[in-house]
Amino acid sequence: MGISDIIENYIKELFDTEREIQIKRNDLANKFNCVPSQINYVISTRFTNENGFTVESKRGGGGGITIRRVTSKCDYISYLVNNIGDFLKQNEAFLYIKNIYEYNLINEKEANLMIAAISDNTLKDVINRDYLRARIFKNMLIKI
Amino acid sequence: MGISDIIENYIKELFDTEREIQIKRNDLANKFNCVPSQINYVISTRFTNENGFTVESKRGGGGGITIRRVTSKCDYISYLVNNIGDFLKQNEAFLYIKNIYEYNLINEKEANLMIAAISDNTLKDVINRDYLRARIFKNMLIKI
DNA sequence: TTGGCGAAGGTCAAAGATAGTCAAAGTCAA
DNA sequence: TTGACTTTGACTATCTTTGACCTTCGCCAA
Repeated sequence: MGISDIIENYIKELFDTEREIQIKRNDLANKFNCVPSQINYVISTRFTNENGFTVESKRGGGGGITIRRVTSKCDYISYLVNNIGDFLKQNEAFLYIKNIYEYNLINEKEANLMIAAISDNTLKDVINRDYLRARIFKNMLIKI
Repeated sequence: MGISDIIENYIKELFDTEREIQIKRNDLANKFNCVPSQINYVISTRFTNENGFTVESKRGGGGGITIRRVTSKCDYISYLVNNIGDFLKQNEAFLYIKNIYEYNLINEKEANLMIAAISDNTLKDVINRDYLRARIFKNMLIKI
């Protein structure tokens, strides 16, 4: 097993507990005592779209590499529509919105619109707030 | 996440409740323990016109930096936010959405999201439906 | 009026921090 | 021996942080 496989396994293990992970190219290279571009190699051969991953990176200070595991995107929406029950708490909803934003199913503005529509703040004083939130949210999801 | 991102988030939070905010360059630099020009950097990379902001500043005593979330020159959105009362009927709302869509302030998907969020169908059985619709709608408008 | 001063904010380039590319060299199994 | 896969490193690109120096504004004293 070469170093690429070892690094691959290491990264895959990070996914045991997370759906999205962040790495620093140089830190990893350091940890495995290899050149930084080895990390690029591992990513570009093992964490491809076909394998169900998306990769984003940013250079410069505070930069890094983000790898996300994606299942089927559209499936996620259907899954949500079908599995969100009659009641939905704000935190849960925000998490879902974050997810579909990260899956690139909506952009930032759309995410903000959704948040605005269903936030506790907007729905304050409403009787059955979580009930209404579930309904608004699901109706919006259908339109994505 | 670098200091620029942190500052960006901080400023963005100020927009949670406002469409226009004011900052003092030195105060911010102080708060985040960075050089003042860092603030210029954040503003010029994150609060650009392309991202939907306009920036104005004034030097000298009593000066400061004003950032506005902007959509188009005509401030139809602000007008709506300020002039929609406490109650809003579906037909009225749909008309406004149609308008802001035609003004190119939102795209079709966004329009559909908004419609989904506030339609009679979504809000059926809700007590004070028009009241709630006004609130949801205004909260969404702020985010455009 | 006018000149000086302090309080803002602006500019720019250098240094620092990450990541990306590509091609040469190495490895290994068939 | 050959071809696919891997390892390396020199060079490049991009983003961030920092600091020295510059401009503008309001105000006040002469």
